[in-house]
Amino acid sequence: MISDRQAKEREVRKDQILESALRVFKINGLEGTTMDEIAKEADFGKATLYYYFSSKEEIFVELLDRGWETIWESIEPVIHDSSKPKESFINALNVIGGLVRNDQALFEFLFTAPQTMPSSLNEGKPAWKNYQTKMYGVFQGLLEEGMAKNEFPQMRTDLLMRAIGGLFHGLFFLGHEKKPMSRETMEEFITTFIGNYGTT
Amino acid sequence: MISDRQAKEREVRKDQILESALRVFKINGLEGTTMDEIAKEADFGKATLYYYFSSKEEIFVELLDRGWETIWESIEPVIHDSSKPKESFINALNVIGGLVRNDQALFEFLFTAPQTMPSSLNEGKPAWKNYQTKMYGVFQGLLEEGMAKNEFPQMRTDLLMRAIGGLFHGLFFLGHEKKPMSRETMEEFITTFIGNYGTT
DNA sequence: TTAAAATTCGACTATATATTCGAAACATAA
DNA sequence: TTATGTTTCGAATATATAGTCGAATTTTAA
Repeated sequence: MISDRQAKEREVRKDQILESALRVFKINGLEGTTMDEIAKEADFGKATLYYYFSSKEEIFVELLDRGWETIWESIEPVIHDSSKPKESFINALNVIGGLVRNDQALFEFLFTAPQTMPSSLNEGKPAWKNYQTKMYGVFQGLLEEGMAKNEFPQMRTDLLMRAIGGLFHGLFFLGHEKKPMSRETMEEFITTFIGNYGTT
Repeated sequence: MISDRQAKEREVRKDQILESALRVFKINGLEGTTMDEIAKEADFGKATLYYYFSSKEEIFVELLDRGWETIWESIEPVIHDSSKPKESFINALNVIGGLVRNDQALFEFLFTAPQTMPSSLNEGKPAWKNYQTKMYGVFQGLLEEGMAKNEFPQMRTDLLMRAIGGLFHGLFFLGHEKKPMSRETMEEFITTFIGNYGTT
């Protein structure tokens, strides 16, 4: 049997391994990362990693699962006032901005890893993919409502989504500057680019 | 000795190998791609690849070098009329849009590979990096001039660069839709987002 | 026609690395 | 204390794959 405290300690160790793995994945990618590196970074023996995770891929996917769950649970509460879609939209973006500011490395990983990942990891519909899909659905829904109320420029929502997604990504992750952007700067940007409709 | 025709044929074979390699890299990334796969895709024996290229990395870097040289040579002619920076800026973006439309797979690779590449490949200042740097320099210069003339929103140019870079990237590469965007759609977008200043 | 040069490739080598094994160390609870 | 369960890890295994070798084939040019 296994006590409550033991279970908690085990979780802590998993967290340590996941954090270390993130650092290494970020530098070397999934294929470029070795279990030896993760083990060294986490200060565990390599075999110990296999005591907690069944494979390198499992570590990778668990990072994504936990991260996207966090994202979803953070935005879910702020998206329900759809009488003001533009406000909800910007609020949700800001919530994500806050998360990013809080742990830039993790969220850069969450937003970029799905692009660079071998497609074999998508088999079996992983949990993170559901959260990601739900999130995009919500944003797109808000755009559609907002557009109907003339709060956004009139355009195909899917394209507008891509534009805003790219904008967001560019603001936070592109370029060499590693300092995260302040909430003020980000609001100014979002407003400048997509928010100055229906108010002028 | 080696005749002109022979040299040309050799170039053709290199091209075939590079094209095949691109297809495989796009699916599996640099580390996830094996020389056997490239060889099979190109319909050559593996040893033949080593007759034309000295390593897997050399193939990868040559794709980047050739691609970025193409990009640079395409925009270089349209950026010199800086009496109208906004026009030059949009022209240059449109030129790149045209390239992307022409070979989406290649240019998605060119714009994303540098992010996912192990940094060891940047040692020795590769040619493609120079072109990339020059290109960003030009865009940033045009933004500064355009901003001075009130043709763009007043913002820190480096941030505006990132926003536009992300926007562009999002428009062309994000999302599941693989059909490239038409010139008209793209112009409409660019104008809507960054071009409607100083004209209203 | 033929010798030299260019090209091709299957089989081999060397190496890196994911994963397993079995034993040791440690913790728990009776 | 001791027996049982949990955690740890170095060493061994199994496998994948980058890169080499030498011989075979094809092309060139005299």
